[in-house]
Amino acid sequence: MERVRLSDQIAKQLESMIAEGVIKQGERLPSERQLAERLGVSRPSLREAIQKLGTKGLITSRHGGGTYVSDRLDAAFTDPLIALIKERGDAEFDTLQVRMELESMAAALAAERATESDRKNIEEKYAAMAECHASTADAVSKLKADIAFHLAIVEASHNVVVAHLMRAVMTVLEASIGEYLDAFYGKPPFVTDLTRQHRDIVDAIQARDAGAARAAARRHMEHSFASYRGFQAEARLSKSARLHASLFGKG
Amino acid sequence: MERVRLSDQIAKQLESMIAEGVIKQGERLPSERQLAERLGVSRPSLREAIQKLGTKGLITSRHGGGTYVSDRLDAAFTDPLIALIKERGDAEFDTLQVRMELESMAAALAAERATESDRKNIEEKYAAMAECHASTADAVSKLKADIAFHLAIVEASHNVVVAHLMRAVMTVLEASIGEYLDAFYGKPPFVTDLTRQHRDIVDAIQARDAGAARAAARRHMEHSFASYRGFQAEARLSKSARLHASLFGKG
DNA sequence: TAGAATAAATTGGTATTACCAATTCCTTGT
DNA sequence: ACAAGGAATTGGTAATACCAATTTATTCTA
Repeated sequence: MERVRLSDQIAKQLESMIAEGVIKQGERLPSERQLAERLGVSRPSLREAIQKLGTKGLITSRHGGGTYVSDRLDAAFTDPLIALIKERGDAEFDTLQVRMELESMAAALAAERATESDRKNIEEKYAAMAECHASTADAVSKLKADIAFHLAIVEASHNVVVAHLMRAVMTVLEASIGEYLDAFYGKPPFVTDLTRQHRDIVDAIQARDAGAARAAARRHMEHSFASYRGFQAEARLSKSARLHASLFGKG
Repeated sequence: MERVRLSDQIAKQLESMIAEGVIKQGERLPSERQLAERLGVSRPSLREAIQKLGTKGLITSRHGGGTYVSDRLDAAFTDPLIALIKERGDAEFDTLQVRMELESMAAALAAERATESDRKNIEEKYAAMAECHASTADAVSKLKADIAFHLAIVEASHNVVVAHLMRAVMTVLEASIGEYLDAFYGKPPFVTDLTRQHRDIVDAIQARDAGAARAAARRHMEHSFASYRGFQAEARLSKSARLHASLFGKG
């Protein structure tokens, strides 16, 4: 029998509420006074809990402004994994390889274990992404829609470790991919390929076919992987061309 | 220009003191009242800082006892991934699933990219493990040899992200598997299976056959996974038997 | 009427004080 | 010398008050 610190109980409670989506990302929490009263605890205890969750990156407070649930993606900001990847530039490919693996796994698990609401959520995110990709929206929005779709699958896998890792990976990728964003979403035929691949994944999950889901995810990732390398090579060439031009004049 | 929370300043100050060794590992901090007065802050602010460092695993407090600097300042404690897995008991299977995936991937990559010294290292670790497993060494040593072997493969994959993740996973597994250690390494036929599976992985890597390495690693992990579930079920049964006996007398 | 200046209410940040509960330490009695 | 018991210490929780940044509502001006 061990006495558990009150602030730890509160932190755990809030954390699970956030994890389960009872409190949505970006949402504003009630004020400290209200929340303390509602939970039946003192404000100092509540504050200790809030500060703890703050160090975990789950919530952020602004003096006078309020307390907000962080966007899921930057939640893992203090993660040494993220620090590692950011530190070493050559870890980019390594990250993509790991993502390929995790993504395949998540798709397979989702096919097996997704609930009805999971499937609904996946379809919604897919529809939103397809619409966005077909529109003239900017590349950043398209990337965000893309990420949201993939995270929906990850959530449906009901594996908290995969979820944690994928969020971390996505955080890094979102930053490092920025350079080639337009190359990715700028070419219509490429986007068409993407949409079909995404559709294949969704279909396999809906059919509860784990093997097919894994294969579809793998194909998609390999395709993206190859494209990424291609775009990167292209960028390198055009960069050296620019450098050359700057030295010798254009032409 | 941004105002920094007082508790954050304090936490940072204490953290650097710990890092620089001004406050040694295992040392007891002054009482909250003393420390607050000495730093010229209120106790609530000091407490918030202490609680933050507590969630980071740097210090621990015991009601009435005092506050101590943790003696283990490993990365293990700081890594949110590890914290996540330890916190949620149901994450154990999730961890194993992820490990299965990473391990397969590492084996495949090792088959493709292992250098000569990598291969030599893998063979050495394999030999050491085989010898250890065949001996009458204690289960802990056998586990350590096992882990060393797997980490050798991971290193040979030359993927820093996989390496990082696997080390984290292994750290957690090493702790959580403790309960079933004897069950794992106690039964000779089981150990024989293990050795053959390990040998298969090594052979595939040496043959530079990525597909075979992946398959072999997967078989091995699935076998271990199934065994783990079996042992855990066994343990549950014997535990409930013990509980039953404690209530109704033995027999 | 729209917009900007301003005042009021809200909200997080900090400090003070008090009391409870677990632990430690010292006194005391045998 | 040692064990029992109580006082002092220490972390945990609560209540309250006030400050500072922000938000919201109001009022005044163009």
